[in-house]
Amino acid sequence: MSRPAEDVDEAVFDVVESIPVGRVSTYGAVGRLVGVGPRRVARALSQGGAAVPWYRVVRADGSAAEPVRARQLELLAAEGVPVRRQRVDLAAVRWPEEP
DNA sequence: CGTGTGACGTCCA
DNA sequence: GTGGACGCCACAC
Repeated sequence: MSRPAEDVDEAVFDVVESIPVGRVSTYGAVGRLVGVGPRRVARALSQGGAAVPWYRVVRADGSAAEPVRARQLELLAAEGVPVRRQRVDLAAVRWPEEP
């Protein structure tokens, strides 16, 4: 039961757009909500991420992706997201909240 | 059709 | 905390 690639991208973008301001999610978390692997999420953002707040998606450990590392941390800090030595404090801003 | 690569994640030393 | 191995999925060659 697979959906067209466009639908997957749409679902990914939809979830990313629904991340509240000041909050941050991860590739894995988004992937689980959409029903795809984290690499599929990264792939979707790398091509069409310009239309969504891609910078609110970071790695599972709170670090940012290499190609956009500085840029992403800067944007997050500008939104009031607590960043500690190039890493987002996921314990404080992770979304959705996963116990 | 095998191989390499990438905005990832989990496990283990 | 750091680093290596493996798994995963989609895609270019």
